[in-house]
Amino acid sequence: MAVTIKDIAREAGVSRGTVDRVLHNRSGVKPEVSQRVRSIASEMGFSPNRAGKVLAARKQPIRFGCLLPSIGNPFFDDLMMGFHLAEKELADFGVSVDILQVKSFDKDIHLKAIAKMKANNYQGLCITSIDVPEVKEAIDAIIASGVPVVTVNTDITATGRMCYVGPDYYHGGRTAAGLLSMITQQELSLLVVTGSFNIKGHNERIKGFTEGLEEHGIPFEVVCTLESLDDDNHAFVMTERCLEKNPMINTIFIAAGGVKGVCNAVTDKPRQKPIRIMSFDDVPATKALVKQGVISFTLCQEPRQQGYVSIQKLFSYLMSEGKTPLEDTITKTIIKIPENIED
Amino acid sequence: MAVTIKDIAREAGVSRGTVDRVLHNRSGVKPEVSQRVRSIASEMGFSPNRAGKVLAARKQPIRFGCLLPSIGNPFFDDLMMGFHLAEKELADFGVSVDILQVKSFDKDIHLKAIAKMKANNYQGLCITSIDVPEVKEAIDAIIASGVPVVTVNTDITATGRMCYVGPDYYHGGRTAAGLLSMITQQELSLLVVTGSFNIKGHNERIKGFTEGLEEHGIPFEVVCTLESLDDDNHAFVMTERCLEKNPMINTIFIAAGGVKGVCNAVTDKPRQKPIRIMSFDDVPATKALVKQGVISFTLCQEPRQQGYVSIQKLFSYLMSEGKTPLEDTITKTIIKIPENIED
DNA sequence: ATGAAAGCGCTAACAA
DNA sequence: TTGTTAGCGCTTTCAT
Repeated sequence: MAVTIKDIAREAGVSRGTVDRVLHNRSGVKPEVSQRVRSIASEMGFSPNRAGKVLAARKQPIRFGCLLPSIGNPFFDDLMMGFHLAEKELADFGVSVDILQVKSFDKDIHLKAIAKMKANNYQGLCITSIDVPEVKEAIDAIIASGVPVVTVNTDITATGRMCYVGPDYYHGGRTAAGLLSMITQQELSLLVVTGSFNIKGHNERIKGFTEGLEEHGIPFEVVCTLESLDDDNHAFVMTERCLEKNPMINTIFIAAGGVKGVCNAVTDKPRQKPIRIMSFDDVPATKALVKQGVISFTLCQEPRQQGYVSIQKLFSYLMSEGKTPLEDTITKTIIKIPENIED
Repeated sequence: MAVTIKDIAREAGVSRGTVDRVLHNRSGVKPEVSQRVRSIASEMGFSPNRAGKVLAARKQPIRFGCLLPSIGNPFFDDLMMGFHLAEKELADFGVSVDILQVKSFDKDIHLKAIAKMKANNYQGLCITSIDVPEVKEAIDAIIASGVPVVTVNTDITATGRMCYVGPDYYHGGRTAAGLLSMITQQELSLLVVTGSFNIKGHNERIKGFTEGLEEHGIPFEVVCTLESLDDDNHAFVMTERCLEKNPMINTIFIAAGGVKGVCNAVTDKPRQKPIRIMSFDDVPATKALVKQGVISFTLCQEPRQQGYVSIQKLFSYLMSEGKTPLEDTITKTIIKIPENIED
């Protein structure tokens, strides 16, 4: 049987109330008593019981807030499913999860959203945002007020965030190169499509990819690199123009959104030789294209897991009063081909 | 705020004790009262609170038993990690997990083990065993006594098991074929290595593989099929002999254990042309061989997830008193190549 | 057949 | 500064 505050109280010769005060660093305990209780607690290996805590705290339910740049981006649907799954599992423990969705990566929009979340006094935050100084400051201000923050999907470095839950973008790019090197050894004339030159994750994928190709000794030339802005129409136009100008292109590496637009530009016209396409993630449009064989493979990052794990981490953190390992969770790079795209 | 037994009691004009009796089908309640309470409960959408349940039940902790044919088989290490992770997460709720390990797939050993588990009066069981009538009977007897059983990793069909948690073996085989078809179009002279002709999962992998090849129009011939008995030494000898007799073999499909033995037989002698090897799972030996490039790719099945999920399912089941969706969980087919083998 | 009460581990409000 | 008490949702025991 695990040790309880009652055990500690008995052992220390004080009341349970005093133990509770000590364990929560509340004022009003004589330093020597506090010291003794503390040492006894750690000596006995005390760890608070979640069920007890939850039950006692039922009048002040736990609320978590999540910020996602998900409007118009179906990628985040799976991630939100993860949020909701965790919320459902923790419902009995008084946990509820609010999701604040914004559109795009505009700095002011994000700052406003973060201010809004702060005003809501959540007990914990999951944030997918942009890695710029103003956002960092805003987040650190929240953390300073004692609210734990988890960065999801995209890290915001050098803040006091509790941990990061998401993929290793560079690793994703390298895996693409590794798989491609198994499929073909021919010289690659590459079109690289990124989402935005300003988004670190996209750049890292590209870097991982090209460095991986070099390591495998695959000869390649990046004929052209363009921004899709995660927009299919824009991607379509840019890709079409690029392919027309550069008929030698035989391979397309899509590091972000706009997948459907790129693929449409490829399939719209008959090609002498097929163009091999790689992509990331598996939004419905991408799934369909993989199944049709238009895309050779797509590399996924367990978005559902990302949502689920971040909420669970926040909860664990609160339950253990910060005495929790704050390790990052790096999600796997999942290779999907037609056969396992529906897994 | 969720509805509690207190609410129901008030609404029905009875005491909480009576509500509890009704909800647990215990005797000693007038049928009409029972009926009323029951309908009010479902009307109000009552769902018992886990924290409350757990706390009240603390004197009779929850014990789960797990049977695994894991002795001498490192594959199950990850699965056991999943068991332990779930146990750790549920420790506050009084859950403990016992693992009974046996060696091999011998029927009598399994029957004896199952009898042992039954004698231990666990509140729930996770079982990886063999799909034969005697085992089925033994399991159904346990289920009849009211203990929920989850089949893990290998299903035991046509029993009253609550659900199956594990891979789709056929699907794994097909995925291997799909990936292989991307890598090569040359005619395959195949050596197929299975673990045992008597294990359904292995046979299904092979079937999925060959049917997948046909669908992709890859010409192939199965030159030889042999049993490794999941033993490296045995696999080594058999493979060596087979390769000597059949020098045209250019591809090896390993559907089960003995991976290291097969690979050693391949690498021991210099070959005119390289032999392509595919395998399943990622035990340490396999991981190393993938990284060395001896194995082209290996297909994994989330063993850790299997262990974790099965325990969580049992717990959910007990907590909700059987009013839980009893859906199977089919784990993903995860493609691993050198780049992502350590994920 | 049913109600009342105690207690699981913890927190918070109130007393002292 | 510290102890006492009530109560979170549920189960169990005892009393009626």
